[in-house]
Amino acid sequence: MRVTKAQAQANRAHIVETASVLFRERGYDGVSVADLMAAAGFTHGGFYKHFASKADLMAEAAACGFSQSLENRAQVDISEFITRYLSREHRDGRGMGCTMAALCGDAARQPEEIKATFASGIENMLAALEPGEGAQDETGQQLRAAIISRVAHAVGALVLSRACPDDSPLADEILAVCRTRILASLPPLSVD
Amino acid sequence: MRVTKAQAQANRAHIVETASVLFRERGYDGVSVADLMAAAGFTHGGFYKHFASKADLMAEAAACGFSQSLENRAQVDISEFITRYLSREHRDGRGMGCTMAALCGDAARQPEEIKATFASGIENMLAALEPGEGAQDETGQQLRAAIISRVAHAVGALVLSRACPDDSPLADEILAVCRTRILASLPPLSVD
DNA sequence: ATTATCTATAGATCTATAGATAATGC
DNA sequence: ATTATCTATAGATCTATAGATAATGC
Repeated sequence: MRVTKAQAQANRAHIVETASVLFRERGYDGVSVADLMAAAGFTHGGFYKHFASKADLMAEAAACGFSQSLENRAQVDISEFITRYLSREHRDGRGMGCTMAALCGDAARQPEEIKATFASGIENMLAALEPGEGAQDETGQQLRAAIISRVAHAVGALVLSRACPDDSPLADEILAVCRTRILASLPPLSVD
Repeated sequence: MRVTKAQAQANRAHIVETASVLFRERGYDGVSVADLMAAAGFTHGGFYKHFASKADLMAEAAACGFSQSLENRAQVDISEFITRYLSREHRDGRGMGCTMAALCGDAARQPEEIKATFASGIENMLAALEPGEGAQDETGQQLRAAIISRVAHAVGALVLSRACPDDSPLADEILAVCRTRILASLPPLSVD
């Protein structure tokens, strides 16, 4: 049953990506190694030829999630990003959504190494929300503060909305209210 | 080993309060029934004379946490509340802190019944942040929106700060920035 | 010869239950 | 007689490992 080196590496990457989705959906403790390997199409014994432990995988799976959301950076308008981030679709699709919002609660109880990965993930989000060309910047000193604030605001709205029952009016209200307020806080585009 | 009816009820309440703290510290899956009962001073078999299941306890423990933080309501100035909420002490003392921030990530993966408890908890937080007497209210329509926004902002800042490594500059920066910005967003007190 | 994967299982842990114990409360 | 708690354990599950298998890659 041996495969090529390249195939083994692809298999490993596939396990990390599968874990990235499953962890976001069910949390770290909600996914067993056997569950994960079955979802990735393998038997569970093989896991330990790829990773030293399940905790090891957690860090890789989180980093994988952050790097994927980073792909969108700068390509997407900030207003559009906020509108999508605080949409019902994003709230109801945890597996494909923001790793930070899905797992930051779990991260708080993990070892320092994993928290370091999440701190990098936060910096990635800040970079993604940096205004692009053509925006009237806030004063330099205040710019980073404004971005941090928006990220906290958006993540808070999403995690609170997800803690409400499905189809609860409060869940939708939180998303709508915070979406409106964050969009209103964005600096206007300069008119050329 | 039997105790009086009153004592049994007190024991039950003590188990719920102990669970409320331990769940906030370690998460729902991080506390076993045996762990919990030992922490409360009992053997684990007795648990099931008090609760139908561990999931049942989760709802009670969350409700207990929400009702305790509700006690502070209206007694405390909103600025003071925000300042404490976004303090290092609160961030580093999960067991005694906000149940919403500590467990909303776990709640998102729990059954509807528990999510309903968390929705009530959110409404409690909104009520706690309602401006008291003597404040220049925002227009009625906008008031609830402003409060929801502040709660999301504060919860988001706390959960992000907790996901960072201990003593990380970013963790402190998030708290400080959001504290300043939320305080600045509060309506000024009217001068008599 | 090496190694990615599989089969099988050890050892630990977790939820829940069954039955015993001993003190309450009718 | 009832019942809160304890002791002991059943049954399930989970992480991790050991050894077998079979195909790669020197």
